[in-house]
Amino acid sequence: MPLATRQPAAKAADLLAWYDRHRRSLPWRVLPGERPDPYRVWASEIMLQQTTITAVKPYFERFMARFPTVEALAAAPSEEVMQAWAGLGYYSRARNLHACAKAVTASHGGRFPDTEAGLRALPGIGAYTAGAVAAIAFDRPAAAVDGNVERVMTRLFAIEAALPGAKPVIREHVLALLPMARPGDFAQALMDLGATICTPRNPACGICPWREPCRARTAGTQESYPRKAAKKAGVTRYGAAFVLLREDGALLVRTRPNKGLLGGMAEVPTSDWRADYELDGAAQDAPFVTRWRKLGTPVRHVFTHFPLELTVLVAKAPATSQAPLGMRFTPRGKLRDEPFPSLMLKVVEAGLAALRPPSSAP
DNA sequence: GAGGCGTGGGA
DNA sequence: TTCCCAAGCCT
Repeated sequence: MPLATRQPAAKAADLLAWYDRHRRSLPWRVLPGERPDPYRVWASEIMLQQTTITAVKPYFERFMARFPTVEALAAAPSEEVMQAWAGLGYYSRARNLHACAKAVTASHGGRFPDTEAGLRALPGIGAYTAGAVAAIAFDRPAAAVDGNVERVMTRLFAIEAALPGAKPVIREHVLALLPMARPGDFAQALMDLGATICTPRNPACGICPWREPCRARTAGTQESYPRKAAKKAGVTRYGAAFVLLREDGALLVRTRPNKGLLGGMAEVPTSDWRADYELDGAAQDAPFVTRWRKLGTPVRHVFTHFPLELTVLVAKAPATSQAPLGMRFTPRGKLRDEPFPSLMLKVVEAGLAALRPPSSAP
């Protein structure tokens, strides 16, 4: 074999040596030699699904202070759990998290299963999270293949197959590299490498512990991995949102159905959200017959699969008003307790600002 | 297997 | 502005 084409094999030891020097300090990560709390590991992994570390940190701290144990979480009312999650997104995670805590408490004596298969059977725990918790919390030799690991592996081995089809191949590569010792550190090291060195754009190949064995780096094509099909943009939907403020300061709100978009979260009443929504007839969709004032600037929000434009309509109601069926007037002082998603925070803020008496210039 | 499912930040 | 995303799961 010609020397020029030979490439050294990637070794777990090189990655672990790098990890020992550059591991990140994170709120859910323990010091070397310490035994992690599976509850904290699990909760952090759920929060980190498709969510940045920056966004998760404050939520994690608050969540752990509010629900210090899996039993405490299991015993909490679901509204409280949803409120603690409000703003983090992907709310089915919170519903499944709560269901998982109840299952662990009721059926496993408050102990998380210490195997991938056992974990995988719990709600909200898929292939990645089962591997991550098994490896990190219990030091099991499990593969935790997330987006970081997919990127590292497709570059390291120049895997041409596109995601998600390439997942099984990637997983095999990870398993082949898994060290006998420190599988938990290996899992975290792989993710740290992907997050800090093997980044999507401008990867720092020059200081990568695997720069020698990396096939993409050798070819200079690292940024073209992983291969994946471009996703199509969604069609903008439109609708009307109704901010009704009672004279005593209470706001008319309701809770969305438990399934689907923003399931189980709070909202002000709105029309349907449709691509062909006709704003002229918005009053027909109002929860209350009154004189609605239409705000000029709509609230814009972008979901994963479609952009949304909600036109806000505002009105005041007499202090004696009763809420329509399925709705409630929440007092001003209790608004913070409502599990409003970010979209609704924008709507409520815009509506209340318009209803406030005009103030003199700042 | 492809689509539903949030949000805020960086290039 | 616009795009892409960031430690995925469920159906």
